[in-house]
Amino acid sequence: MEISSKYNPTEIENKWYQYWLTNKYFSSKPDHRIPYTVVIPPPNVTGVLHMGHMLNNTIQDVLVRRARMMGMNACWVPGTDHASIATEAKVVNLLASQGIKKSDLSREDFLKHAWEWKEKYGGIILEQLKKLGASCDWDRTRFTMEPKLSDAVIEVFVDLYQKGLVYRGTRMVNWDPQGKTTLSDEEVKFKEVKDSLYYIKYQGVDFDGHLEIATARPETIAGDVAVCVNPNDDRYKHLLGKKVRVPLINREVEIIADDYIDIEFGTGVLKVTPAHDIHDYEIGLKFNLPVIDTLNDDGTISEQGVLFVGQDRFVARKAWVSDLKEHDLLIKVEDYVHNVGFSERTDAVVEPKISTQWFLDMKKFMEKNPKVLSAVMDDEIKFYPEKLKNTYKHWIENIRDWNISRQLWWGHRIPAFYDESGDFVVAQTAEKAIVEFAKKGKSLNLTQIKQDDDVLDTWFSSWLWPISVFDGFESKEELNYYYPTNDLVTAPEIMFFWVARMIMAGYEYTGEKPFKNVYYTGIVRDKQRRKMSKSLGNSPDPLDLIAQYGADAVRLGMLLCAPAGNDILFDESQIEQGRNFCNKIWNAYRLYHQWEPLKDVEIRTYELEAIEWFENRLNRTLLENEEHFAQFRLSDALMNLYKLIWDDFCAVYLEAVKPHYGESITMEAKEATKLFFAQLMKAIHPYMPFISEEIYHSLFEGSIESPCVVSEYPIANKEKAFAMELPMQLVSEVRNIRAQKQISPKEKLYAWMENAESELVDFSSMISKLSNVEFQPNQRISNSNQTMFLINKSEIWLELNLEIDVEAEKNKIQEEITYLEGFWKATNSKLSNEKFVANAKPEIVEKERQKLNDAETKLQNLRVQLSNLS
RNA sequence: GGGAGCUUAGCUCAGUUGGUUCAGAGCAUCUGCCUUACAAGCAGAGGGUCACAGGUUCGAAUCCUGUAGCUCCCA
Repeated sequence: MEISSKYNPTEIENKWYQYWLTNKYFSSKPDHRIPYTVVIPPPNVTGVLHMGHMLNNTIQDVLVRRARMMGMNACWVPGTDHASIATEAKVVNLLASQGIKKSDLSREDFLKHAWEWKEKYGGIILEQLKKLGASCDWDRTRFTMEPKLSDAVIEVFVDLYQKGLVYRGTRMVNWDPQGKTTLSDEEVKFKEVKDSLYYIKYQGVDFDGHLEIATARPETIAGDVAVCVNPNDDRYKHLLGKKVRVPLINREVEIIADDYIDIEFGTGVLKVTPAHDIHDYEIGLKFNLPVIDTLNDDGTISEQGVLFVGQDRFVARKAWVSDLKEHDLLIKVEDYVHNVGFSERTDAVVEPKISTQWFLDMKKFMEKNPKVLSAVMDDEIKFYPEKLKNTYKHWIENIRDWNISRQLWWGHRIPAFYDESGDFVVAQTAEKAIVEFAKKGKSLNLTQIKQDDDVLDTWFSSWLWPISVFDGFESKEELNYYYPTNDLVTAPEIMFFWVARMIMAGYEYTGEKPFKNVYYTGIVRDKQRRKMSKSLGNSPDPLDLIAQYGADAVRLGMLLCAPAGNDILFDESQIEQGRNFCNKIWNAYRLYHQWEPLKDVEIRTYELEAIEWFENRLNRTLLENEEHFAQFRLSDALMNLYKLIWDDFCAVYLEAVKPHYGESITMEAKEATKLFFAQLMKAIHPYMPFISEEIYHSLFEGSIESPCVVSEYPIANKEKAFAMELPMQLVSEVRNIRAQKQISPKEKLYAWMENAESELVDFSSMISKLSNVEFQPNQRISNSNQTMFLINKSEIWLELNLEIDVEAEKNKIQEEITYLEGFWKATNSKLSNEKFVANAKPEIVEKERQKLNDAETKLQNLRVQLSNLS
């Protein structure tokens, strides 16, 4: 049957993915084998597949598929997280488009809508991962808000509360006015913003004149309760204790002094607004100042803000400025660049706000679990790349309490129950809460208590993921087998949100690390180094790419250049390279397939040599790759296989065993080729699962014991892993001479080897086949149209059917002699240096001696040739 | 403002404890080829003062110090 000269991935991919699923090759159950476990970083249910997911999941799939082929019980657990704030925003928007306001709905009704939304859209991303070829055990798909996982979250909250690690407290927190919720410190992203710095007059009350104050946020003036200077600032010492009038508001406030104030900044005077700035808040606490909150939860000015009530904070800012100007209280405006916090989910400018929230006491937690830091520092949990250990250490050592409550409905509702007086207990259920109240001497019924309205931070459920996906809070059965997991693949930006916290939960709840290795991927960027994002519109749709080039091509394109921790600069040309590689493999198969082998004909010398040669190349690559894989150098391993297949297998081996025109390959050689091809497909399978499975099956025409996906990964035979570089060096040199002298590859040339090394002699038939050169067994008869070159120490004489330019030959040889003389001199001076011989390692000195000897041999030969030519 | 890291070919990157497998790979470029699997291909070639300046050493891309530029994290 005729096979197309172009590889068509679509049909093949669907066929094999279905085949793998049907035969349950991805499913895992505990058994006698060594487990190899990976938990997926749960994508957010609102997400659709983007390039970052592609990279991340391709890497995981490579690791998992290889482990499976290495005979381990590979278990890759998929799932999604509920993404409180993002999902709630989506649902609110969807309802708004239907004319429904969240505030008109009860909590229960809203959640009903949210679950509907989740059922409809929440699984999309997992379906997309299948297109990529992800070999997850889909029967194990989990969701952070499903009942069992929710129970675990509540359990943990109650437990940590009872241990005194979770507490309720009033603090300055990050407020997202768009999401209308607090955020943890990690959810605030600082960005440099060009703003204005306004210099404003605060009139003296009990002194003449005024103070000049610089602020970027005039809309908060209504919350001013003092002005503050540095106690060492001579400009203002005489004014301490006196009063100024807050502009437009006319509140009288005192001038106080504190070391915190930077004399250099602005005018050296700070307006103190405890409700809206963390530092001001601390000064407020110190001086016992009142707190005037001038903002509503949605970022508009509150009643206490007096002016522009109900206006958005940024509108109010402009209004304040123009009013100040009108009253001649604005002195000047300067350009001002500073860092402003934005909500990681909604991108709204975050407001510092005083609020009562639930916190996890991190200092106490770390004292209880010192392994969280030491395990990483001591490489018990290994980070790839290692340099990220520093970042981790820095964060842990400066850790602050974790704000775990969110003013949202979609999520795990905080299991705290309040009575009418505001007194509260923490318990798994309302019924248990009644019991808790009873212990406090309060006899209440269910209608007299009310559960906390807030939910928990999504990461407060994700941090349990490696334990909870195995139902580890319920039974140890699967946990004992699969945990700790092997490798975690994630982005460095998730290190604090998730990686660190999983390590915390791991030690607190299992006394064990959650994983052995953490592989940090980079960020996928475009050629201009911009992060690929939907808003920039610079990201191709991964599914379109798969449709156009095939999943294998996309996977290869992503991984060809993606060292751990490095950003990858994505370019469609890389995917093209992947597609071309698929096509190369495809055509290699076509060639193999069309060979009609000769039975009962003894294998030819050039075939035998080619087989011997490739066997060594194959084993050498496999050997090198074992090291690459051990170090998570997936790109290097891939490049090695790429070159092995393209250069060694296709360009050399197949050309070498390919029969001469009109002849046929021998049965034995075709059989050897089949086995090589199968080995190659197995070796590349983790990277390119589809095409490898297709060809693997075709090679054996359905008569195979197991499909590629669960076949044995090839192991290097160390005895047959020589570099074997000399034969091809010789071939290249001949081709080069042909190119230079414009001699057609079809013209047969005659050659002699003198002082030849065995690596050339042993492969002379193969060399002969590839270079169309016939080696003469007899002694060389010197004549004028011969040219000589060296391959390592061996002399190769090539007879050409054209007059040799003797002068040019002499020059060529002279050039080489000059180079070698320089080399000899350098090496010799090294060896005659007593300090070198004394200090360098013996094997290094020996190596140098060897080099010197080799150079001498070569020089001797060349000098003889030169004199022969003269 | 505090901390960490990076700088090697036109581009993206390797370069393990200092020592000719130390100056490499892929892509791109250039030259010649529609050679009976593949032009999504074949055969060749060119290209780097290893950011800069010092130092340590018999020997430095590799270790140390400083300078410049870039990146990330934290406040």
